[in-house]
Amino acid sequence: MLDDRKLAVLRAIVEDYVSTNEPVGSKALADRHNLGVSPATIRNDMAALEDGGYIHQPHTSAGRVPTDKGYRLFVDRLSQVKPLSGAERRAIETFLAGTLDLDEIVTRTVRLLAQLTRHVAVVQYPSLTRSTVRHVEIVPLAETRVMLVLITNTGRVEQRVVDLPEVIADDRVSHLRAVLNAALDGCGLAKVPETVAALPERLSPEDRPVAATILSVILETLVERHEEKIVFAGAANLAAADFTIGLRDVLEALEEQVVLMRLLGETDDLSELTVRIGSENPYTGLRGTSIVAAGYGAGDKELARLGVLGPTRMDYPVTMGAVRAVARYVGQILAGS
Amino acid sequence: MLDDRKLAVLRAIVEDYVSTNEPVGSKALADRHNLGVSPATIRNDMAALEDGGYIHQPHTSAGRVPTDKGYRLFVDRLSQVKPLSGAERRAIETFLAGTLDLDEIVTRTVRLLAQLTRHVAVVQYPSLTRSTVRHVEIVPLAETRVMLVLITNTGRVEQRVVDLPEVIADDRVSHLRAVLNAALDGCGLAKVPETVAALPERLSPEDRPVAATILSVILETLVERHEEKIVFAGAANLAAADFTIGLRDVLEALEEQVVLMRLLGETDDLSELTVRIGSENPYTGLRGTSIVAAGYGAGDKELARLGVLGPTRMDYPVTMGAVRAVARYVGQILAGS
DNA sequence: CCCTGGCACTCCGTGTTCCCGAGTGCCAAG
DNA sequence: CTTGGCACTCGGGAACACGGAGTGCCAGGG
Repeated sequence: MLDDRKLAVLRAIVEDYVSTNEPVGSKALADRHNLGVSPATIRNDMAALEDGGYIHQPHTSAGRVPTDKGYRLFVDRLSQVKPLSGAERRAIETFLAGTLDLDEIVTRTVRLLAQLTRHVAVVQYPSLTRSTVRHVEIVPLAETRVMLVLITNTGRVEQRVVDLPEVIADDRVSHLRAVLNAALDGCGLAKVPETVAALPERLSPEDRPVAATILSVILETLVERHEEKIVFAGAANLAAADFTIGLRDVLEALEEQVVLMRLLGETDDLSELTVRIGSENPYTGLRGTSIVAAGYGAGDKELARLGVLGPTRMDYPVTMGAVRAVARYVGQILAGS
Repeated sequence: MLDDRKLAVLRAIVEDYVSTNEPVGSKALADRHNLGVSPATIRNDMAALEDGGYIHQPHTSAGRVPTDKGYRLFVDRLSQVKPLSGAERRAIETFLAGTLDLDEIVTRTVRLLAQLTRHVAVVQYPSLTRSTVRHVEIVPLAETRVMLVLITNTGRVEQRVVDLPEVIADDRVSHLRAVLNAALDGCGLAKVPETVAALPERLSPEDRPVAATILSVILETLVERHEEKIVFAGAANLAAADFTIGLRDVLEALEEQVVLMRLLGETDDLSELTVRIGSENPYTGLRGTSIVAAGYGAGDKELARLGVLGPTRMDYPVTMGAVRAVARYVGQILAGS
């Protein structure tokens, strides 16, 4: 049903529409791409593509516009991820150079990605659940109050203020700190609950009430509260895209951490890059937008995800190339630090 | 030149225009506000106000719209800050209740403010330079690498990875940590440089190279690098306001930390609330927007600033009330924790 | 001296009409 | 199966008219 020429026509339609943002007609296609056939033939092919649901005409006498299904076919079979130019590569390297703490890496990455793709960039902080505990610190703030600082091997630092049930002396704090570190140092976050459960036995009875409070906070912080942080940048790029309708919805979605999480997080296949096009996206208000996402991590394990969100009408090959490249570079940075 | 009735007319114009978003004419004014005079009289007053530059008509035969100068007069002399309703007060309290760490306080505050005012809310993290050092922690990561964690009395935590010039043993790390804490605990950030400068003398010569590296990072982190963090929320509210033109510029400005800093930071008078209206604002692209900002802090010293950014055509009394209230509540929270 | 009603005038915005052009679908011929 | 031709459709822009809101000004009255 869809022979090679029809696919070529679809590819041409997508490419032209992406670059001109106007419905593309048969004559323009015949002129700009050398398909070797006349406009009339292209019209027949277009009719077939429209029957298949790959393209759509806004009005009877207008050109054709790709549908979500058309973009999907284009992404899956008609395009190749476009590698970055040398200049862009260098830009990434200089942008992410130097020993940086995690906050800075994430902040710079999200800006870089926004600048590179001219879309809204979204970066998820490396997931806690896949990292290990590097250090636990307890800092007395007042007689019955301490600050708990948890440091992971990915450089992430979590701090919590804890109110204690009773007064605690400094030397007992030191002791507790030593015990905690001995038990938890290098412990994978997945194993924290069982490790923590076994701890009270090693402590003297008088320390247990305080320890119980602190331990429960540790558990809550590291395990239950792995609502992971997400940042975005480049919202101004939305205004440039002719988003007149629905912009409000998009901005709202961007400020909903939960929505963003799920957008990036729901990997639906095993490949490196996830592309979700228009209505494939489960959230109303994000119809009309596409998401290109990739996992990134130090070494081979995926720690978190990053990606961009832009109009359905985006340059997929270029965008996918940029997302993939940034994900790889960030992975290298994380592995190296 | 501007008698009481003319001022009343200006107030009425501002109020009507804010609520209707349409140029307001003499007849509508006479109908909706009981000024006790006829439309013709109001027309005369309007002519005077226009001569003074307080109002402006978009076209001949259109109603009048307040100018920036008009809003300024309104804010300074014709309006009173409107206190929050009981419901709103309770909303703030529940929203900010509980012992929270600084990140959470700031995140919740910015969302609260955005929701309350229906504008874009901007909150600056409490300034480092006005707080004191609570604790310094050094965590060995590798033979020549440590993580430095600095905790201030406002609950802020800064972490940096430091590469050392030579291998350092754990007991020397402990010693250094003890010395640092003894010297810096409770030290105001303003005094950190001199305190740090005096430190090397107290250390054994073999420790000095490592100490010098660490100290320079402390200095850099705490003092030189007080590019303070700013967060915003509620960008979706921009789309609701009929911002068609310039929205892109506004979004861009919002992502520029530096611009935001200066917007909030440049206090131009001693009063609690700073209002900057339209062109009073030094940044192109933010013409057409007004900023209402306030300082907040624990106790009486101002630690940082927060505020909202919205269309020039905003309800100043209500917005100012909300900003002031939130600033006060956050201050209380910070003082209490 | 200030307020008021009346009046002529000015435009904005809206609705209508009209036309042009791009693009299509179909058909018959190569 | 491809191609040129042809009639048809429709969206969008230009031209136009018009109603209404609002103004400025002026003369009369308290």
